[in-house]
Amino acid sequence: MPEEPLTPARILEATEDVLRRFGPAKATVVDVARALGVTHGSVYRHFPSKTALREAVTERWLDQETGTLDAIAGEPGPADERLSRWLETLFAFKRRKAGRDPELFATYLVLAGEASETVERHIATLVAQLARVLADGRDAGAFSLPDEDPVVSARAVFHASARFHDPAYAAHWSAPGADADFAALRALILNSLRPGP
Amino acid sequence: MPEEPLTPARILEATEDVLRRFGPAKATVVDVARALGVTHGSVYRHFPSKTALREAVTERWLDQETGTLDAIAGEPGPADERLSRWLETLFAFKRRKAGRDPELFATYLVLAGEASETVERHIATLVAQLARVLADGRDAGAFSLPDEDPVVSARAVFHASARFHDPAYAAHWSAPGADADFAALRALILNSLRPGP
DNA sequence: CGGATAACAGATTTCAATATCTGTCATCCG
DNA sequence: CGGATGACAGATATTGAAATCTGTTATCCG
Repeated sequence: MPEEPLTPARILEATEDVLRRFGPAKATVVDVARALGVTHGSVYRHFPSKTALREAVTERWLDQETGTLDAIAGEPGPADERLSRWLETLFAFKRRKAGRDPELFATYLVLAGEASETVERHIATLVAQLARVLADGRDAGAFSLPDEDPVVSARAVFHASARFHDPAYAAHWSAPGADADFAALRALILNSLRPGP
Repeated sequence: MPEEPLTPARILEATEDVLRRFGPAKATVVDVARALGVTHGSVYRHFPSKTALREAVTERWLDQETGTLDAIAGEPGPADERLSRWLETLFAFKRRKAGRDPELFATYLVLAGEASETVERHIATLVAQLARVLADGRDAGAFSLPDEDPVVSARAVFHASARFHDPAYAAHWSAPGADADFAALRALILNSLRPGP
């Protein structure tokens, strides 16, 4: 049989499988190697450490969101609608991930907790997308920002909406009033940015 | 010697001590009884279970805040100033608790995680205080709320400010930009409530 | 008789021996 | 030689027996 060459991509795939099956506490590099039919030494040829391997998987998972959200941030059209859609989409994404397979979500929650730097980069990406929408809106007269730097307002918006994207709150996302709470918060944010008298 | 009678108050005091010394994982009812010079059976005469004992301690700890905050919510003066002060005070309280004795804070964080009902009651109290300030402000023309029910807006404000009172974010409170982030978020909230054109 | 106790069963935790894992490296193979 | 291997040391995790804890109750004491 023509053996597939061992590549980082294949290793990542196998790592995801192993994590899904065994969970973050029991998934080992030896398991990953076993799933690939090689010894764990071979895995270490492509990833310098178990930590690096897990970080790569985490990054991949986080990057699922950024593409769609970046597209929304870059669309033409009124900035307030874009912001609204962006917030809704982020919430929908997270809620779907958490609801579909809670165990896998919990697994990635643990991974994210271990990879603070990766998470920080991801957050910086999202804040940059927000800042872009806010700056667009300001330039078009749709928003009035209290600060010169749109990143300051973007951070405030990101923090204000944390309850509906931070995985720490995942348990609340399926509660009865969650949609109403989200709508109220989105209204609060959008209302804040609307230009005053 | 005139032995003090065994009261719930004395037991709570001893429980706090034991929790402070041993942490949430190792503090036992037997330890509490030992600290009081009685057997653990006597403790069970005043509290039906270890869980109930811990909940009582948790409630006590959470109630430290509510008094001061309720006073601020009830003060005379402009509602926007009251809201601003309320948010600042809540943040200051939490940050102080977390900064002074991180280990004890971590202990109470675990306790709070175990006592979801107690925490929900506490949150309901805080939201009610917020709703009061918001309703006052609306009646005085200082705020315009998007919803008839001030509790809806109060929840939104509470959720928006979660980053600066939810213990899950305690690690961020001592970071360099924390004060600036708080100021931006407070501005976002207050700006949102200001009546429009 | 109200309140504390000591003894107890079942659940939970501790601890130390044992096994597994991580990361490295000298060696082997095509 | 580039890439996989198996053996290895030190770190981490598992396991099961022993100890401790939780919650109950029959008994004791003032």
